[in-house]
Amino acid sequence: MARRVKTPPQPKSDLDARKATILEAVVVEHIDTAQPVGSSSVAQNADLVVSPATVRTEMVALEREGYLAQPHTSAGRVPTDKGYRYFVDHLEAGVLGPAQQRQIKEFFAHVRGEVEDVLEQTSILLSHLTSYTSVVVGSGHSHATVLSVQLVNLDARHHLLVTVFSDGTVTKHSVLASFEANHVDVTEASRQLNALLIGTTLEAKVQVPSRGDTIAKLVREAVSVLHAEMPTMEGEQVYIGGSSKVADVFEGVETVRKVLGILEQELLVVSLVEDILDKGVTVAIGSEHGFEPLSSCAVIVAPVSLDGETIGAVGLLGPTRMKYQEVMAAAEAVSRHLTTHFGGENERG
Amino acid sequence: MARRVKTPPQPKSDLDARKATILEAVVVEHIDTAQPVGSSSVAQNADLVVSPATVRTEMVALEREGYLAQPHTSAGRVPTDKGYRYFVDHLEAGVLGPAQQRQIKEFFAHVRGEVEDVLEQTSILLSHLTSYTSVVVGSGHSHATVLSVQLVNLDARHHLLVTVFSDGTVTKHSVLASFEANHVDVTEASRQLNALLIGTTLEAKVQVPSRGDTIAKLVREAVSVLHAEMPTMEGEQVYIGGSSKVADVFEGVETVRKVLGILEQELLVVSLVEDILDKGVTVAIGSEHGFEPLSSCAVIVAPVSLDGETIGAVGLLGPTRMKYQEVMAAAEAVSRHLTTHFGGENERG
DNA sequence: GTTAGCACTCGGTAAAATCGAGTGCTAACA
DNA sequence: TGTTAGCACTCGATTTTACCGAGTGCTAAC
Repeated sequence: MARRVKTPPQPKSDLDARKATILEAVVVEHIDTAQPVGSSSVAQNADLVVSPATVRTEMVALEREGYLAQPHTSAGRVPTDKGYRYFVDHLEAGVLGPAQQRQIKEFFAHVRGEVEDVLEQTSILLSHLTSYTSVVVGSGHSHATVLSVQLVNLDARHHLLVTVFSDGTVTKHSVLASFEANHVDVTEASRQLNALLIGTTLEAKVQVPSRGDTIAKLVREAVSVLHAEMPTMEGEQVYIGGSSKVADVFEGVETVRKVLGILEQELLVVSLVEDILDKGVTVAIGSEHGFEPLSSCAVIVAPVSLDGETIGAVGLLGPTRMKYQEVMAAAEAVSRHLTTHFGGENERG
Repeated sequence: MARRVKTPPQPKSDLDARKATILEAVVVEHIDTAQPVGSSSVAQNADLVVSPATVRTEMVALEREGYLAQPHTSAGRVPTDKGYRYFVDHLEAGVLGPAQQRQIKEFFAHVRGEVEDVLEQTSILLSHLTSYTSVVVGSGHSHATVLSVQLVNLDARHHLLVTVFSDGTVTKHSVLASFEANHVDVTEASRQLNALLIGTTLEAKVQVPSRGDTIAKLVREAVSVLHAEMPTMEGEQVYIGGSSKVADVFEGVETVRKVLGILEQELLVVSLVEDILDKGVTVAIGSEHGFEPLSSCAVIVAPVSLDGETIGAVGLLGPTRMKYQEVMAAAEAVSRHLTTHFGGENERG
């Protein structure tokens, strides 16, 4: 029974040393074996010099306090979400294996291509590193300013509006005009659009010409297309790596199906990751993220930042009995490398 | 029953009417139930007025000829790949259910956005329509000509090369220069690049300026980046819809894992689809596509064309016992709608 | 507070029994 | 000659039973 006289802030999540050791042993073994853990195997733990009987007594207490659960009488104990939470909160930072470190170094030394490509490949790297499904999220560019706009005409009425933003993203939008316009008009409209939009963010309202000529109409059309697409164009990018790992790592076809179904809805995944990030947490276990369909999952996230601002995140999705230490270390390392990779880009060269 | 008197090329895959009926009945029932099919249930088939004993005799023959197989003695028969092949070859075109037709109409009436978005959404549509995993492939733009090139400078040494092609695709490439360039240089380089590249295809060699000034260097750098990226930039797009269906539709975690793993390798999927397409086939059953890991799958493809040229394809992936008629009808309908959707775009407006 | 001892529980596994769908064969039949 | 009813037989799937043993909770002694 834990004393908690002097720690009113923490509700009660304080366990005495022995309970903590036992809980940890149960978690570790269960993560390893996926089986309920019995008192005797815990008692064999080196850090513990008590008999199984004592362990049992403690386990009863841990169960009463909600850290452990018993699938059925006469089975060993299994950690609850709360048990995992305690475990994770008291986990000292893990250190990556040399092989993995090398793999990461290697990757970032050789990776090349546009941001999008790097993020996509990173998601694959992460899933290889950890054997779990990874999620890499690149934030939208709502704060980015327009560097260049260009209207390219495909034919008399079809034009393509290509916009380059300060964060290096490029968007394209079809502009379908109800009137014909020739190359000269389009070029001029392009020029005016540049004058109008360069340096602005997408949120900014701009003063469009109200004239009735072809060029002004083109400009208005283009601006409206750009603004109309704005909400959807927050441009969140999601890259999911190793979805096949879902089948390895979860048991039960039903669970696999459910998780895959969720991963398909990328918007959902983004908001999940961002929710967790917003809470300032790095691990969400079971029902902690409040997303019922994934209540048998744990999600580990690490932010990727640039100039102190969060520009994305990497995440890993696994069962609640996932290898937290390893995976957290990997997520942390990769997010750090990503941060310096993008941060360094502006300095180098 | 199809008569095909005038087609000697077919080696022997000719079955008399009764065998064909029996084979068909077996296939239909096995697709429906996933169970081996016995002689008695076949004999109940309306088109057949024979006893189970007769059916059995015929089944023995069909097995000897390779159309059916027996999982074990005293079990019913299961179609082989060859059996499915016969079935598919003699399948009259199916007609889509009204609900599905409406769904497709609805979709194409309201879908909007760039080609990429349409293709992605189409892949989702297809997987909803069919309950199988769908693959939508958009071909590369190797024949497309350059409509516009623009070099945008991010900072002194970082530039972004944005290229617009005649097929409406837009690419971006980072250009990292070893020297500094100001805005004016970049603008001028951009102008020269346009002069140089507009109207050319990526395959075409262009005459780059050999001068040593900043602008010429920028131009050379940009052109080389563009050409260097060419091979990878064939720009095949792949959209996979409903990967979660894999878990529904295949039995056995191992199979699910394998198929998911393959779907992750998008290049593989593209080449698979294109291989099948090249053979001029619309259905590849089991080992027919020669891709061993998917030997328990059937793939249905339908080309999407524009101006008589194939610009992409839609595909559906399922177990060999998939609902061929329905799915082929859906694939065909969607590919047709896609074709007119893109084809019509140039006219409308 | 700890622990040895012990009766008890109950899921998992294996062996045994059973079931029945489906077969192949044969002999009779049209 | 092709078809069919009859029948013995096969063999996977399902159910039943038995059993084992890991693990528990409790109690009494240390």
